[in-house]
Amino acid sequence: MEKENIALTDAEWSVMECLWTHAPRTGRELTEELGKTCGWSRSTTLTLLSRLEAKGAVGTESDGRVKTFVPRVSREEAALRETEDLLTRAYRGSLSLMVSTLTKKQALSREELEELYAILKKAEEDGHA
Amino acid sequence: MEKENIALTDAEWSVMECLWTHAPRTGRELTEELGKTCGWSRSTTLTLLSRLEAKGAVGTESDGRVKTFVPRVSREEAALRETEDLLTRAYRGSLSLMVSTLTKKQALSREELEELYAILKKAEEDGHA
DNA sequence: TCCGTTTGTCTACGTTTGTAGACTCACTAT
DNA sequence: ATAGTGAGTCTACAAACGTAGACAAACGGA
Repeated sequence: MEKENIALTDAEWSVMECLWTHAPRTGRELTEELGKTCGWSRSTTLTLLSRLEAKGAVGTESDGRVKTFVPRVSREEAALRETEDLLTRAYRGSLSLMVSTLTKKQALSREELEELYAILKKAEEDGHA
Repeated sequence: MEKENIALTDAEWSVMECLWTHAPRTGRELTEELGKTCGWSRSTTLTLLSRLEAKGAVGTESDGRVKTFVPRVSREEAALRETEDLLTRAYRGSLSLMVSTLTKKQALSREELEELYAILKKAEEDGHA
């Protein structure tokens, strides 16, 4: 029953991206947009949508003879899923290790830094409040 | 020439993991260990090693008739590669968005927090020194 | 010298992923 | 009715992946 562990492939991310930015969309609109942005043929987009429906990542409703698609998993859920995956696989679950690896390679902008500090402060409060 | 964009698959990560923890290893040792930890047959491990060699992720040396394998990419490189990928795909490149998504779901331990603060401080210094 | 063992290479096969053509049914304007 | 169009479904197919058996050359004892 649970649609937990829904992993998305690269191509599927593109489709979801599209759905996340603008909620219920018809196949028509989706194929059009993805045709432009990804250069896909109509079939490609529709196939991906089917697969996503099968996985439970998107839901459909049929108004008359036209199907509309809605995301069933939020971007956050999907992102979190993959992130935890990566964290486990590549950093033995250590977030700080991940962050330090990133900062070692590219400097953070002042903005990012500010944001990160804010996030940590918040996490701290929520954590032991 | 460049062996830049070397993406690793799940199974390949397991092999690299093995190689990263202990440098030059013979196929023998690797198949043994991975047989235990992953339940793979000899062939599976060897096949993966070949593929990794083809990709340039591991190098080999033949002492006599026994091959020894060494990693050609560091864990950091591999991890960074995937992390940037994920960051782009799932968080539009925003590290802070990623961290906040994570902290929203699971509280960080005091330790992690300390470490993260330290990392940020360091990044700050390095950044505009 | 003959055999079992070790080590390396090839081939294989089912599944997943990316990508897309073909077919069909319904609807509409002539 | 009739042909063209829009929409949905099916089938296809190559490349990537996970997994592994088969085969051959070399090695070490009996």
